[in-house]
Amino acid sequence: MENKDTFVKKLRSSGLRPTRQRIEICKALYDRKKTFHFTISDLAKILKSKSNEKISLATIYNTVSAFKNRNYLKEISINSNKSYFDTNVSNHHHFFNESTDELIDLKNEDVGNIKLKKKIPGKKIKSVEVLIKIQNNN
Amino acid sequence: MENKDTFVKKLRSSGLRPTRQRIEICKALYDRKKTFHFTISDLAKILKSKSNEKISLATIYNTVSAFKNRNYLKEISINSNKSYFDTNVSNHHHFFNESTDELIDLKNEDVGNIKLKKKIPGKKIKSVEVLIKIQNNN
DNA sequence: AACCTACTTTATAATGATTCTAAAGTAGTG
DNA sequence: CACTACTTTAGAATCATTATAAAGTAGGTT
Ligand SMILES: [Mn+2]
Ligand SMILES: [Mn+2]
Ligand SMILES: [Zn+2]
Ligand SMILES: [Zn+2]
Repeated sequence: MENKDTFVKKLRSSGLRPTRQRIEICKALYDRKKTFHFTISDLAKILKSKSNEKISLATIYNTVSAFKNRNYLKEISINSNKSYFDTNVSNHHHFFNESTDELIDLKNEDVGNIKLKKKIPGKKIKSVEVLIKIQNNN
Repeated sequence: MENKDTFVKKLRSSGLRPTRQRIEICKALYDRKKTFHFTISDLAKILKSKSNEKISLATIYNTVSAFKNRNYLKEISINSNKSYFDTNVSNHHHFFNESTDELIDLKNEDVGNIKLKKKIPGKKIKSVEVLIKIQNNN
């Protein structure tokens, strides 16, 4: 159970005022044991049910975007319908269960080290990530 | 230079009538030496400039979707803005140049074999693909 | 060739996610 | 308390994509 103060400090330290709305969103996102993968509409539903305050959709978008810019969230592209976000901002790999639209973190050890054998002159590598699509056995 | 007849056969063999529009789209997509990565708007521009016939945007969407269903095209998710399609339908890995929004195929040999060390009971693996994001050196 | 019918194309409207606008509200400072 | 920059919000706007439904066409049949 993270303390509200933790979130207030985190927000202040990155130049974001700790508003009611942002703190509610922090609780929804970071007061968890496991990392959390979500879409905007997932988050909106959670906030509606778990929180007393009404938070507008615009604020949810604004806040998620601010958190992404500050590297508190990472965006994951799985398909073109909607955007997934991830509270695990480290470089890591994923399963995506196409039967349930669920994203699951893989530990880096679960995927052997990836040895890239190709040079790309004039370019720098920003990330190397593996996406493993899975389906339920029928 | 692929022959129009090739496309007619390809279309017929998958239950698609070889219409003017579909043949034009085949030419734009498959009459190439290298595999081709594109968005719908890329393709629409190409068809407008290279082809005499006017093809409606609805038909472009319909045809790309039909080709994807028949495994003549593969969809690649890079970011949530727009969908990329790929004439290379095999399982393969990509560079994505964030400076130019360009997708580049990697040969499977360029990325070592990926050894997945995790079991997922009740699930089957559909694909394992690596996405390497790169940027131009500033 | 004329005919039939299922498949296609197309213009246009609808949808849905995301972003923008501009007005009202609030946090932090003095 | 007063001030101002930052924030929230409802609602409009945008943009990619999908749906609708009417007109056109391919490919078979008489
Ligand atoms: Mn799609
Ligand atoms: Mn986005
Ligand atoms: Zn993750
Ligand atoms: Zn490719």
